[in-house]
Amino acid sequence: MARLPVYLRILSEQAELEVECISSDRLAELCGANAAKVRKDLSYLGSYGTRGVGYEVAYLVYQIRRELGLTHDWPVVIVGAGHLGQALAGYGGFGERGFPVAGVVDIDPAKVGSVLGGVRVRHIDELAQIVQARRVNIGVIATPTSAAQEAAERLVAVGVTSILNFAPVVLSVPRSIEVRKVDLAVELQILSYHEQRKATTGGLRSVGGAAGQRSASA
Amino acid sequence: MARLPVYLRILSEQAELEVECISSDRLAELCGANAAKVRKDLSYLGSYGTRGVGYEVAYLVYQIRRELGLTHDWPVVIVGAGHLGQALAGYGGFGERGFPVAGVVDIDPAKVGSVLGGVRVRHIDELAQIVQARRVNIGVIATPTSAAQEAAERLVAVGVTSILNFAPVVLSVPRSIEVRKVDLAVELQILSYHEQRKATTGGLRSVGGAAGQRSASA
DNA sequence: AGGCACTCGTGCACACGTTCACAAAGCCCA
DNA sequence: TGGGCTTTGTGAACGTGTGCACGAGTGCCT
Ligand SMILES: NC(=O)c1ccc[n+]([C@@H]2O[C@H](COP(=O)([O-])OP(=O)(O)OC[C@H]3O[C@@H](n4cnc5c(N)ncnc54)[C@H](O)[C@@H]3O)[C@@H](O)[C@H]2O)c1
Ligand SMILES: NC(=O)c1ccc[n+]([C@@H]2O[C@H](COP(=O)([O-])OP(=O)(O)OC[C@H]3O[C@@H](n4cnc5c(N)ncnc54)[C@H](O)[C@@H]3O)[C@@H](O)[C@H]2O)c1
Repeated sequence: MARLPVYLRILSEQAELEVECISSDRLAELCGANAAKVRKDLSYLGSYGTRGVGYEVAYLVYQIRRELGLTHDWPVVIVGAGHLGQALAGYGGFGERGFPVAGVVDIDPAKVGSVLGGVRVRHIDELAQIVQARRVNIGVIATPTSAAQEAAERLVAVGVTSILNFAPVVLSVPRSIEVRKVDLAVELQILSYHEQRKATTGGLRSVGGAAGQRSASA
Repeated sequence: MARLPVYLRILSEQAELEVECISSDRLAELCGANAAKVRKDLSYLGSYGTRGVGYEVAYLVYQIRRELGLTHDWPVVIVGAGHLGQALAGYGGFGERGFPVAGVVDIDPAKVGSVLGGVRVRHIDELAQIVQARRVNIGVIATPTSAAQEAAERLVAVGVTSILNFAPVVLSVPRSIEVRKVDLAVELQILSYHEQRKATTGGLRSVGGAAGQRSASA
């Protein structure tokens, strides 16, 4: 399930707040969802909470991490050291969450050699070496749109089996490769769609509580 | 529908390639989907293709743009001029697609005054002014996680009604505000989930064609 | 003009995800 | 020990989204 990471984050926060036990109700409130949904999701893990009490936070965190394969680090390699690649490389949040940046590569000699967030940018020809040395399974594409397909092919060729793609194109890769796309323009267009509907329909503004934060992915 | 933006992008590309007419089959192939689904989505626009021929690309582009509210520009304001905010501001793709950056604001005096992608960073106290002057409806949050809720409240206070949030927190805002979240760590965790499943199940590698690129959002 | 090949539009069945509602199960306290 | 309160786990209804299959309309070729 795609909601597991969200639960994990919230539970980790709660753990840091020294909360030892949490009910499905509270958890649902924290992630803006239905309590029954939360319980069903968690029961899918074969996990167990205690009736009348709730779930033990630490144990749940452990179970979800195990299910998500977060028992060990997954180094990632970033292809494209432009604006976005630099932001990603310089972002500490990934390493903290178990996704250290094993390397950043670029095709532009001018970019090669500069240091980003503690990682030196290397030439794309060294991709195979990086992937093999660090046993990288996950690649991130942050190249211009026109180079994304080529980048994907290079990643697949050196053995990467999962790709996170920021370029707004549908990549053509073998079925066995898992691809996820993050397309910011699409997100903005969905927002503009809602803005437009608000504008055309006589705008009635309800002031409700907090709930329901659509995230991207299917 | 959240697929409309994808169709729009592909149709725009086709238009540039001087393709005048396209069948639902071809369109489905280009975006890795089912032909029937494409037809159903398009019929939702009340749109019309011609039987035996296909859809007129230019007309379809116009219709989708109208449905998405892309008949005019939607200026956006970016809150937080850090790594991510800089990458976003410096990215020309948004302006091209109808989302010009009306302004970038930050709370850090050291950041204020610097120029990002042709836009000068201004102090967050000028937020109201920017939003009102340019009639901004869409705000982008690129602040640290701890400041995201505050940023959201400021945006709502000055009249922004749609928010694109990059911070990994569930924002608490009035119901009338449309929030979309982009959480890269979640994307990576979903990839690691699949990697882990590949590793535990005896890895059988089918080599299929291209189809199905899950994107984020619900 | 007629036939044929093609493609849209859509009714229908199915599968999935969501939500409700309730019984079983545990805790606490008298 | 037993009753009441709380919360889980899950069966069943519901709604939505997906995919198939086929009728209907269109263009082209003979
Ligand atoms: N910057 C953003 O905020 C942003 C937002 C949304 C989407 N995107 C998308 O992300 C991608 C990257 O954006 P950006 O702003 O970082 O672009 P950029 O032009 O700043 O950087 C692209 C980098 O990729 C490198 N590159 C080009 N071809 C390459 C190849 N074949 N192999 C390896 N590296 C190669 C270039 O040398 C450059 O350093 C684009 O597809 C863009 O559409 C970016
Ligand atoms: N950089 C990335 O690649 C990346 C990736 C995934 C998620 N994110 C998320 O995006 C957000 C920003 O990341 P970043 O790397 O750009 O962080 P950053 O620290 O580089 O930048 C944050 C900026 O926000 C400003 N800021 C702080 N408080 C503010 C406030 N109250 N109002 C306005 N501005 C304020 C800071 O001065 C700073 O300039 C974070 O929540 C992070 O988790 C970033």
